[in-house]
Amino acid sequence: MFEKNEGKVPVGSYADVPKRVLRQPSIKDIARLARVSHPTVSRALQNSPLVNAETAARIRKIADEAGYRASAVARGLVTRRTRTIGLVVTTVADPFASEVVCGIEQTANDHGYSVFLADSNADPVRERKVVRAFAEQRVDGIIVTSSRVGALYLPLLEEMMVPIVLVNDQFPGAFVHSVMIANLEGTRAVTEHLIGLGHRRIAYLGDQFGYQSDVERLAGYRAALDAAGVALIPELVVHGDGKPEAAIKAMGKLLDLAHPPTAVCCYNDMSALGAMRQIRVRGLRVPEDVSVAGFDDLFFSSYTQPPLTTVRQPMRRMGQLAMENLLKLMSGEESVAKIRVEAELIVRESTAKARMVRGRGRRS
Amino acid sequence: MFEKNEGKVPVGSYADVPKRVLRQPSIKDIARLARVSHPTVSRALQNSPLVNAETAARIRKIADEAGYRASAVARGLVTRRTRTIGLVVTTVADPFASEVVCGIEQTANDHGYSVFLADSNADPVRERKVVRAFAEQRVDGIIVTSSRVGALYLPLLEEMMVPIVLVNDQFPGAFVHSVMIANLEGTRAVTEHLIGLGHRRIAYLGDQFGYQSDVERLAGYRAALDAAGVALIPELVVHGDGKPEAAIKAMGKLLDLAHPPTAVCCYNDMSALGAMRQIRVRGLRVPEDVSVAGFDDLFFSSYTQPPLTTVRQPMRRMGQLAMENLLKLMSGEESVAKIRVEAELIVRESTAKARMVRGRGRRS
DNA sequence: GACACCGCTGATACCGTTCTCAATTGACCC
DNA sequence: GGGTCAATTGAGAACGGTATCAGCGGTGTC
Repeated sequence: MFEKNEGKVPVGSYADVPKRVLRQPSIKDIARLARVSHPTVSRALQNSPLVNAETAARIRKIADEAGYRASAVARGLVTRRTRTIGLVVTTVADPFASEVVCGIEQTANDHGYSVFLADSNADPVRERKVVRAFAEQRVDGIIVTSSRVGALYLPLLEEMMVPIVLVNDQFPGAFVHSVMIANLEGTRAVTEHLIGLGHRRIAYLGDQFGYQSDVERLAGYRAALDAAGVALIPELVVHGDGKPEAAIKAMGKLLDLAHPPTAVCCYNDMSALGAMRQIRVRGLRVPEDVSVAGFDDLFFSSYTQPPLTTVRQPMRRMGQLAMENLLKLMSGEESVAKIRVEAELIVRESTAKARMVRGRGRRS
Repeated sequence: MFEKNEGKVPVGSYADVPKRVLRQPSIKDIARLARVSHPTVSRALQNSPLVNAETAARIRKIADEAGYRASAVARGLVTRRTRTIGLVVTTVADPFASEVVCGIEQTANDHGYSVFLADSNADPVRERKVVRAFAEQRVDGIIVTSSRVGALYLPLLEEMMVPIVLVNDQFPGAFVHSVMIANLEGTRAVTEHLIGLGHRRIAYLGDQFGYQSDVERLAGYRAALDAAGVALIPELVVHGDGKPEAAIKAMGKLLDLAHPPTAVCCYNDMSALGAMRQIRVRGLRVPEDVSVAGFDDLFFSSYTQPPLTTVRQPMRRMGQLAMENLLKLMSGEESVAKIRVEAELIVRESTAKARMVRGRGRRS
């Protein structure tokens, strides 16, 4: 490859050969090889019309043969645009988040952007580090996915003076640009579906209290009940944390009731997984004894036993939309502030007609 | 914030004010505010002992108040180290990969490294783009996770002259540094477990032909059979692709046999998901009619019905080990070439004693 | 014949850091 | 009083690109 400070080292002084560090060829190395000035090389490689076509072709050939790779670092310094974005996610080890990340990454890549990924783990210390790292890396934009992060940390992001897009953010109104699923319509459709199957004691197994998407999904559930003239029974509304373990406990509470529900509308598929587990542990069957519905349509939902009725979120598409929106913002265009994505009810086998039972005893 | 070219613009010439672009404060801005030279600021912020303690404290205070964030871009240009790594993954939307990514990201972050994430999608065009992008970003190191990528693309990575660590790579010997699960021991333990339950017709439902981890897991299965004096029946070895859909088909083939297996050792949990689905579609039960075992112990494996017997891979830990190894390599230390991680058999309810049936008819 | 213009190229500044080396100061010693 | 030394600081050069502007020969215009 190329030696450091080539040309300034006295020719033939072998003494310092071991000290010379191999480095990637720079634009100046290519210029020397092509016997042109380095700005000409820069122009040639950018396909600038300012450079003679033949010269440009010759330079590109030489650069190619030398294995030249322009330094994004140097370019970023002078252009003040790094063509990188920062992507914050609570954890990638979550099937919802990882699908969204996938959609974002693909779209970014297609447009020549590189993605810095950071897990916040909902840990304030980590969050600060992440923001700091993104600021130092001079990312051109930021996407935050389903953050459970406190309002404290939002101003930090804004300080960076860089466009930000949120995916399913949990704090309404804090940011301008976001991509959101139609939460209310989703759970309303599920609940209507359950009512249509004859269920009247329908439970809602939610996320932690206070998150926006939980509030909206609960509202959808309530809206469907109201519309059907079914009274909402407060003891049938319980909270988990969006993960199976907490849902097991919450479902346990529901089954301990004197009149347990005949159907459960879960905050998400992960909760549904826990709910189904608990139902089985109690010796009951899904859907014969209790119908269960989820939200998200994660990859495993069609493989559960029974396959899970749920609301599909087009996760990759949402990632793509978020990235496309960010691209617009970064190029200075105006763009839609809040993108709302339709939710689609997917009926599988975990929901069935309500049995006309009364006083059904629990087998345990 | 700070204006572009501050100080060179004639004071009071308001005409060009709108043209000035707000930018992040630079080290020189801080130097001006602190009435010191910019190298002194640099030293102060690096906690260099070369600068007077009081001066340093004063400078840090001023920098902090100004919201100064050192530019990793400029630093990277001069130091030739970007403190970034590139992480290639076939797709993050895979529970195994996303867990590994999570482990890597955490460890990287803890050591002040930022992570570029790229999905290759096993697409040669994308792979080339990814490698190119990493080269241009001048990443300090690369981790490739469970790549199914052809041997063509490995030299491209090596060209970058940057340390590389592989996690569960599929082509033996191509790279020096890797973190691997004990594949053989894992499936051997599972198969022994099945033999111990009285099974003799045990199938192996593999990955695509030719991948290293599949070869090793098949070898473990074979080793256990050999050790127990059970003959390997070639028609009981079938191939999927590591995902549920292909496993459904492969399991279908097994169940179509005149003498179907009483147990299936699957390449991974995703395949087991498909296998269990197919078994149920045929009206058979797990584990009463067919025992099923997986590999990986993904998060959903304890929530399947029945919960899945499997081999645990400590995925986050593997990500952590890969990153720690890469950190060593990047700092020029020697390090262990191949790290082998132990596999742990997790017995749940999807495997049970073999029924002493003969000529059992399929209900369909 | 002076001049503008066109197509192309080169010189040079600049981006924001770190690094190298020289300069300054004061203390101390002989 | 001059020299050595340590502690601290500053001047200026890198790093590898892009941007700006000037220069060059040739041609067309008036």
